[in-house]
Amino acid sequence: MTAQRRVVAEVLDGEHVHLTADEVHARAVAKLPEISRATVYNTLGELVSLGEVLEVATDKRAKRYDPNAHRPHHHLVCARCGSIRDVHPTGNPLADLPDSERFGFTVSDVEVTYRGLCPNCASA
Amino acid sequence: MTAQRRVVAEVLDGEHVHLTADEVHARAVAKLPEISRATVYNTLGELVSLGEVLEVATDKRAKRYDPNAHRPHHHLVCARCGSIRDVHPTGNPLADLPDSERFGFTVSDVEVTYRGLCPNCASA
DNA sequence: GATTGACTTGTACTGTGTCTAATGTAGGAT
DNA sequence: ATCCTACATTAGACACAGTACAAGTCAATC
Repeated sequence: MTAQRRVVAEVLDGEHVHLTADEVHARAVAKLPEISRATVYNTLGELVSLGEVLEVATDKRAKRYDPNAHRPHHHLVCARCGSIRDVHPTGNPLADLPDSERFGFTVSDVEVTYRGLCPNCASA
Repeated sequence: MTAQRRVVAEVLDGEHVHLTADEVHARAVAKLPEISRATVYNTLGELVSLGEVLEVATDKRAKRYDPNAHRPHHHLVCARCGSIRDVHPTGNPLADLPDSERFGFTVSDVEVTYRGLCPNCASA
């Protein structure tokens, strides 16, 4: 555990969820000016393999990192401004995929992304 | 309707679904050597706004384009080799998102991506 | 004090997608 | 038929996210 990794972990533990790697880097620099982009990427990659953080690809410009890795959840994304909320739908989409639709795959995971307009963008 | 756009449409109507933009460009060049990358991107963008083609972001390296836009469906992706199948799960995930989990959003769409191993990669 | 090894850094590089300025082209107006 | 105008296309430069890698730093150990 080095100063750099601690800073990255602190940034993710903050109130801002769903940051991009560069946003994490920007906030990390505020706390530790000499930290490099490469280290942030490396550390994020390690946190992801450790299962501490989830990669989210709701938007195709940049991966986002979600520290809320321990409670399974899905995402609700505003199509206009890109804001993201964690949601917990009922039901189990895995059960909705019959064997005849699995084509021999070993299905282990499912991601659900709801899209729509957030209250702000809907009223504008 | 120009020659360039016709070629892009032909490529997408071929048997190869889920091509990336650069794959579309490569196949289009085979039919019309002077077609440029920018035109392929422009044309794909127009087809997407017309609703003729879907953008799929299963893999975060490149968008893929799915000409099967008229029958709603979701995707099953191999975590190892990246191959993609269209699937048609039962159930309606939109109904699984209670109002209390919508945070005032106007939810209009849902994407479901199943992940697992295809038969080839599972046996390897 | 020297060695080791993990961590970090800076930088160059790749891949994907977008933008722009210049050129080409089609169709209508004259 | 020629000109005009609007739009499509092109090539290439650019922007952005992410990766690779060689070299530097630092702490722990011998």
